[in-house]
Amino acid sequence: MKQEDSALEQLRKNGNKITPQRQEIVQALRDGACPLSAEDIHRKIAARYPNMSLDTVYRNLNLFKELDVVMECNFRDGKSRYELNSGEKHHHHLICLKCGTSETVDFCPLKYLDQTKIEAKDFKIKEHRFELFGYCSACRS
Amino acid sequence: MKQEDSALEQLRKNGNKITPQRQEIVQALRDGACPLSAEDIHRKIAARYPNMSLDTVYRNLNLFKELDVVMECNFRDGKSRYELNSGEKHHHHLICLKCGTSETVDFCPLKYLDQTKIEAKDFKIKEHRFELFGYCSACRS
DNA sequence: TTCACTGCAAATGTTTTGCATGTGC
DNA sequence: GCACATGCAAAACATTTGCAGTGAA
Repeated sequence: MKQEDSALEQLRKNGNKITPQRQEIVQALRDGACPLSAEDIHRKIAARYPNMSLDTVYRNLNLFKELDVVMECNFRDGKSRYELNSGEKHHHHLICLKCGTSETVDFCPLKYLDQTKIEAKDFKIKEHRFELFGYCSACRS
Repeated sequence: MKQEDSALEQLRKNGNKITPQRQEIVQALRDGACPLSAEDIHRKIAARYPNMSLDTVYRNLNLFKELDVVMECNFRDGKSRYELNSGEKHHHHLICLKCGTSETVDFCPLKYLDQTKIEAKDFKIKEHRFELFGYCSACRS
């Protein structure tokens, strides 16, 4: 509820319109337990709104990305996945190389990284990515 | 020298052939200071061997990946980059969001991750990825 | 009413594949 | 010689873009 509101609020604040399509995308992301690909989102929505186009999903995910409403995650299958940026608490992912499911991990490497080393290189960190790949219990048995 | 040999040795061990194209790819990766895209590699080689095909680069990078001869790095521009897996010492990357150049970082988050938490999830880690995105000094001035 | 948004179709860019030919061992 | 590799061309992907029509504010 909170997430959804703030996502759409963010749109309004930037002069963007709240369209049914956008609401559906946010809804789909909210319902999805794990990061979803553009195709995933489109499939979910198309079940109810068959004329929703995939282009619109892509266009809006890009917009959402710029507005920091969603976060882009990179799994290993060539397609990007997205998840709602719900507030400040972020996490990382455990991704099964066989079935592709993901779990979240609270651990964030930035906390343990010696930032002075990076500063010495005169580099300004804006984003980071940390992902763990392996096999889940289901796929190992 | 060592890297190159072990890369080709790895091929031989698996019953694959040592072709000039493969040698060129390994050479290009060795010369490149940072991870290279398939296109990068192809461009480098094509200067000397114009009939080297891009397909072959892709096919071999995939083979090398399976044999653990190269490592695939994912920057943010939609194309994969590759670098030689030179022995045990691995590192991670600082990637400039503007000019795309990368530097290496020795820090590895796995060392600081509480592995028991992952084991509790009954998940077997095989690979990991850690990348830092931001702006280098040149692009900030 | 207006300008941002949408759907459609076509383009783009990366990576993969089928097939006939070529080549390392 | 034979299996594996290659080059070529075409296909398969995910993603982006141009354009004319549509709809939220």
